[in-house]
Amino acid sequence: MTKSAGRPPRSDADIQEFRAKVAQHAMTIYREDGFDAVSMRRLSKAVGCAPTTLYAHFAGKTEILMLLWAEVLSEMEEHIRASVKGKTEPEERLTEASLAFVTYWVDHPDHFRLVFMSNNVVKSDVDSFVKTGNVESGFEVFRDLVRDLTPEAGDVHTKTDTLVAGMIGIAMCINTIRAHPWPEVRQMTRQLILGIRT
Amino acid sequence: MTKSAGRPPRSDADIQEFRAKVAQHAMTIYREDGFDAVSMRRLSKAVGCAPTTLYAHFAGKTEILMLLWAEVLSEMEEHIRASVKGKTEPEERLTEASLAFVTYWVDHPDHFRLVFMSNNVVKSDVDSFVKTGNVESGFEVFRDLVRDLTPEAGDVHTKTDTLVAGMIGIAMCINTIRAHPWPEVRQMTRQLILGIRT
DNA sequence: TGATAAAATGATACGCGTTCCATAAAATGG
DNA sequence: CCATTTTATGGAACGCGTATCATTTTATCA
Repeated sequence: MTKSAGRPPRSDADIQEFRAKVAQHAMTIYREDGFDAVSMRRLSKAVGCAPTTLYAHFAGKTEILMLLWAEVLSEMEEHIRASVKGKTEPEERLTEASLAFVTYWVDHPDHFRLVFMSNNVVKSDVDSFVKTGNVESGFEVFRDLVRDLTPEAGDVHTKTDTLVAGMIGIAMCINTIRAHPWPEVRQMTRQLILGIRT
Repeated sequence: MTKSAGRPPRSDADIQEFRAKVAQHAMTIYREDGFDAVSMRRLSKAVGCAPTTLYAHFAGKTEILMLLWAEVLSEMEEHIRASVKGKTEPEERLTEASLAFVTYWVDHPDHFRLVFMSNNVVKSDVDSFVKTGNVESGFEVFRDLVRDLTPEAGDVHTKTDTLVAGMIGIAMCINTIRAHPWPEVRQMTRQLILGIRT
């Protein structure tokens, strides 16, 4: 990496500062006017640059939206942790946490859309975000709960991932297929957990 | 409804003919060039009208995409029926059908995207489609299988809907969160079914 | 102190979904 | 047959995500 002529890349501090500024404005727009309002043009106007400039700093819109995911996910994680506070029995803890998880996404359809529906399945920009550990830390909560509930049974991985995928499915179905007479969230979540305990 | 002056509405035959023509062209484009290629402009060009004319016949793009859902869903339904052909034991039938369901969506990400990810959560244009019975008939397959498996246990509704939502969740997670080390489809599906049997 | 090379920026353009509105077409009433 | 009334059509435009590419900025080297 020998130095050469030409303008040097921005410092890490500058990069982080710009990204933070974009994240802040994106979050403001999202909170104030919702998901649809977060457009590259409007965002660039708020930041004070041309729309195309954003593409020099981010791979695309999804990478910017991922900045918002982090906030939403941490908010959800706190919601879950609060729901199990004071509960000591493993089964009750898992049930409460699961209900909190599903309820959170059902009560916040915009957040659900932001996190789960704003990418193109094939392109799957989610990957880089998953690799940052944000998602895995969310999984860990349930992994621990599952382990506590069934300490002797094997394959905690399968149980945990099936539970999480199932909960996401419940939230998604209730959010998107509104005309179907879905059972109560509690009932479905409890039914889902039944399979984890065995 | 007394007759009055003015151009009369198109006959039902004309309406149906036009919709069929649109559906046919949309399906051709989708099959040949994929989901992204199905745009109002390109579709209108294929049909031979202006893009705006489509809006006189359909509420929006989603209503046109629903014409494709029907085909995909019936294809999937046949896939499921084939998977249980010859199987007589209730548990094996439910397992095979469930595996076929999840596998279908995992093997056809474009179809999954078309059916489950092409609408805006909030607007939820899915409703009218659900009400036509296309979805409900898909549920009935699993409802019957669940009833056969647990004839004495109650709440077939909760069991069935939890199973279907869970399967959709599994397919969605595998399709969209590729970086996560998901267990095998079979393992997750079997784990999910465990909760239905009890 | 230029000349040079690399990085940052933004004007332009493409196709997208969708809405608005002016126009054309087609039936009935006089 | 013409005027009227209703339906059907499509041109123009808005904001969208994004790619291309010329331009401007900024640091280094001779």
